Amino acid sequence: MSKVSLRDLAKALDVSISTVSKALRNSYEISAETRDRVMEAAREMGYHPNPYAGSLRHHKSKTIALLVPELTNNFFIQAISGAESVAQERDYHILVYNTHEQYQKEESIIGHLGNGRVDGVIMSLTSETGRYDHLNDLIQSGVPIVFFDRIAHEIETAKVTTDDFTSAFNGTEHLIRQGCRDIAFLSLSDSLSIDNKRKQGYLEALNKYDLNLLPSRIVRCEGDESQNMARIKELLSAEKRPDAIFASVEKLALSTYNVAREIGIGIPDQLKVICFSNLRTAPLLNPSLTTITQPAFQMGAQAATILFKYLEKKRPVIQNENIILKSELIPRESTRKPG
Amino acid sequence: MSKVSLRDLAKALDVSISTVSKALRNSYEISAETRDRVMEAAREMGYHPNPYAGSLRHHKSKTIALLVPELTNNFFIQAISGAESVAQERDYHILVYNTHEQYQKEESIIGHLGNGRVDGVIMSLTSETGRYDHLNDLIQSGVPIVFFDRIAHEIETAKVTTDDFTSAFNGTEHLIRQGCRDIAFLSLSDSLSIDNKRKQGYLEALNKYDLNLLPSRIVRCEGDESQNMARIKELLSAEKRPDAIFASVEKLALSTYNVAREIGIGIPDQLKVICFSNLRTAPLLNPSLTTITQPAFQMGAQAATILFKYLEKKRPVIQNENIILKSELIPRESTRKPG
DNA sequence: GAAAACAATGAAATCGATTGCGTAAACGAT
DNA sequence: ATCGTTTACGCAATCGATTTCATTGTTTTC
Repeated sequence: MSKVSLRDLAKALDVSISTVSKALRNSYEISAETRDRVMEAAREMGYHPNPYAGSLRHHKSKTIALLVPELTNNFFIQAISGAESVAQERDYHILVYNTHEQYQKEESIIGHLGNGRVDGVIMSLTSETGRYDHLNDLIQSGVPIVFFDRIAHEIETAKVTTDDFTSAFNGTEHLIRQGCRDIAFLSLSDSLSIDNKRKQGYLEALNKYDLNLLPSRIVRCEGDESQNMARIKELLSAEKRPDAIFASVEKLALSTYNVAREIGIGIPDQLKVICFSNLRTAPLLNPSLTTITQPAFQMGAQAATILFKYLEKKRPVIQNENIILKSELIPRESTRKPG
Repeated sequence: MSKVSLRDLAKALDVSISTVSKALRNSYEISAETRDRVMEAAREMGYHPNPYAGSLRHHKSKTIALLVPELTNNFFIQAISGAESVAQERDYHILVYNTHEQYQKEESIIGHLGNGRVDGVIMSLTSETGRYDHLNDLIQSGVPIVFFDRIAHEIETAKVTTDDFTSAFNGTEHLIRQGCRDIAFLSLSDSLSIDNKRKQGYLEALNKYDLNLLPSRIVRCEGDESQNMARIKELLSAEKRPDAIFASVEKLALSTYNVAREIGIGIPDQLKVICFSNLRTAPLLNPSLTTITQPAFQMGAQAATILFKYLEKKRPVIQNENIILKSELIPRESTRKPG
């Protein structure tokens, strides 16, 4: 039962290797009788083709890579899950890589993907990624990339995102309608497309309602959890603290919850909180958390579908294309109006 | 910049392919001068070796597979994360597969992993898996498997688990000390090793405190979310309902929260809840959830470490070995004693 | 100065599967 | 009977990298 090759089958059946190969692929060149004999023997001896021999010859690996900046994150997991389910349908294999929000890791991993290891890549950038040479090189070498969520505008390819500007605008407007006048924005990184769009949406909403912005209200939280909590604590401990927080990502909202609990600030009465999040437990939190929820599973599935569409072609060069899915604002207790 | 092979380098430098290959691998056979010229050209032309050519020759893929029954699950994600980080250190690649709790998928995926695609496998069984022929075949064909969490006792290999019996015993004892006398157990599957151990621990604790058990108190929840919620609802709507629920997995505790909220049962006053869980938001739930938390990241990392240890050998046959890590019981509001 | 040793390189087999082409045997047509 | 065609198969090249074994040319040794 260990490593049966075409050669072994050929020897056992006393035919040539090519006959075996053709028989297994149902070639018209082979007689029905021989074909059946081969098939039968293959089953009996437990033959499975060596995938890499075929890859070498056809320059196809039936494998794609998925690069995400974080693994322990509901959004990315759901996206991976979406991509994986599409891949499984098509008998593709998925290599998963965690770039840990580090540009250097992203670059190194991308370097490993050239020369045939994968047929294509689906990825979300790290928060550090500001240059795209590594990605352009990969594309030049014939490996197409589809971006989702954290995209590189500068690269011509397909990108799957959500309506971040509008969602952030709506989220901010929601806070304003709930009575907030001093809304802080917790940002992840200045170089991320989505972060900037969300920030723009936030600013636009403030502008619409003539709320002027203190510069200190935009807080960059790009460190580890304890550093971010320290920043949030500083923000919330100030003499004049904001009456609401818009967290651009889920983990910052959770840090906010922790800080608020620690220093005794009541949500939603003293502070309202909203964030982009795919947390299943958002409705069960204390208080339940108002979220803008992205269709993460669909984003991953959509990205994979587009990639596979192009992979069927001989030389896959992906057209520039922006697929924009809608996020959903789900109001809950954390932004409830008093009284 | 597209697909540079050894042959291209050789042509460009007017030397043989073997010289280039040896130069790149720093062979003593090649003069320093030639080596440098080759290295330089390789860098300039952007040469990356084709991974599959080497795999074919050496019967090593530097790739392992990770099979989990669910992806959108904090425990498995943390385990994947742990394995991924160990793999990244060693320049291994990880293929991730979701078996969707389906035996048939598990079998089919395992079938794809023979004949060289991966050097080894790390996996947790589906709740349906009751026979192990597919796994034994894979091991026979020379691909070692390391199990974590949901293991197959019948297979001789390394298994990374937690002290499920003791943890469940302690969890149940905790509920009893908090005043509970009628504790229901939500089980996932009868064929899962961990589920049975947890059930045994639960029963042992009941036994120790001379609490007799109604058969209806062990509830199998192996369906989808709505089916499980229906079962839990039935359990909690009965005339004489239990005063505590021990959920063997996280999702069943969340379903319990939802049902309790829906039919107006107060936690912890009317019903106490404890479960095995790796939910980051457990402390932030309403009420905060008492959990038995498994060291998921370490389990994945440990499984990967063991696998790699054996992969370094020529013919890796993994010794039978049980690594048992400790889970942590974290008491929170959901099991608080009244008053 | 001839034999031996060595340094640097190339030719070719190999891993496993695919496939274009060649060919023997069988069959059909005239 | 002869030629053409079809059927069924095998040979050998190929994918890209590695590696064993020559094969040069050069240097050392006595």
